[in-house]
Amino acid sequence: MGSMKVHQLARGFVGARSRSHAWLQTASSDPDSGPRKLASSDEKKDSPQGETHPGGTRWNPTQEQIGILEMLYRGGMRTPNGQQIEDITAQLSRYGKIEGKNVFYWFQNHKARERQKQKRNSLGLSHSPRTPSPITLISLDTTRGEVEKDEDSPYKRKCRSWSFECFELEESRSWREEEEGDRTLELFPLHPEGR
Amino acid sequence: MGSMKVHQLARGFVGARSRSHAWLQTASSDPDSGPRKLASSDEKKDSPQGETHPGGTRWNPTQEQIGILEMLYRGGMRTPNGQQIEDITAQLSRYGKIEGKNVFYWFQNHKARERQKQKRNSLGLSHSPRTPSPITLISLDTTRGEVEKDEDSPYKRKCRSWSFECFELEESRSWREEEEGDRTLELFPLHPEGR
DNA sequence: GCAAATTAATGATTTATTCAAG
DNA sequence: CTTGAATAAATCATTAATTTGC
Repeated sequence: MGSMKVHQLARGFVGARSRSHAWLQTASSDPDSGPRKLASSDEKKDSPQGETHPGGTRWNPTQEQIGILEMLYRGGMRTPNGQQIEDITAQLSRYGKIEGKNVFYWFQNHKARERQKQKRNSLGLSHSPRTPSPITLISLDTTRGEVEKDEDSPYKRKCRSWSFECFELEESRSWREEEEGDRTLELFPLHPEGR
Repeated sequence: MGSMKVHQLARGFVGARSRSHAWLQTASSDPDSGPRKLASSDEKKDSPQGETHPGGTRWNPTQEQIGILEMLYRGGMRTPNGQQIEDITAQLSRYGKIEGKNVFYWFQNHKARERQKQKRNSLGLSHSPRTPSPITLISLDTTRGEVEKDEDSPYKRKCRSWSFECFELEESRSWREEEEGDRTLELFPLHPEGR
């Protein structure tokens, strides 16, 4: 009762003049005069399609990759953490270009869509008569029992972080790896510390 | 919508057997990773109690950090991308320990909760709820105007990636963000996050 | 006045929804 | 249509406020 919400903070911390919003220009919210797509055909790069990856828009998994991922999924992997993602990515990259986020997204999407399909099946079985029902259940593991219910895992909230770990090295990394040239980004002009 | 909520705790993350998944074993599949916090020990004795240095469980923002973040939010920043997060983190780290994910989460949460509050307000708006006239009167100059709708941005789906770049920023930022050249720096320090 | 117990905030994680490329 | 990618919503989990009992 009477939670007075003593939350106001003394925001007198910093001067923060007006010249800040420069970095605020995130999205190029320019007047979209139509559904334009990155029209700049300037070949950002030298078309790194030397391997199996396309121009570079979106990850296109190969069969080997998918196979491994599905295997992992069936094995019970649901939400790999950063390290696992890293490892998986490392392995899958042998079959084609891939990034960690692809692995992460794949698991997310696969899980969600499997569940979706399942729900759809159990709900209205009238539509698709030829429902797949393909995924045979691998009865691997007999000693452990409990493979985490491959089917559905509603909630657990285990705090298994996932990828943000990568950010940690931010503090120790010295961005100026190599020629970085002059990035005219210059965010945060608050402290002229010069990075 | 009917979320079914089944609550099941069976888990254990099947130990990917087979030499094939060997690389998958790294995970801290500690049986029942009790986040119990281990009431005792704490051999570290670090206790940087100096300012705002919690043990290391969860980020506890300082007033300065919150202030800056709120200022940014107020400035219109909604979902900073990887680069921005990096910069913000760099600056905020001057006031206390912080990681990129904290910044990311902060924006996510703040946005969501602001919207939540707003919605809640508009719901019980039948009472002429006396305009809030809240605290804080930061006179952040308003010469700007037009800051991308600070209030609410329903949807844009602009694909502004955010943090995954850290994984392998290879061809991210493709969306006409700007050049900055391609630096394929190699991350992956493989550190076993103590936690 | 202080410390345990409760409650309110809010950081962190997962799921649901949606958009867009192929 | 399928599915990778991205965001929003829901929710868990832990810390700070606040209240209560001594």
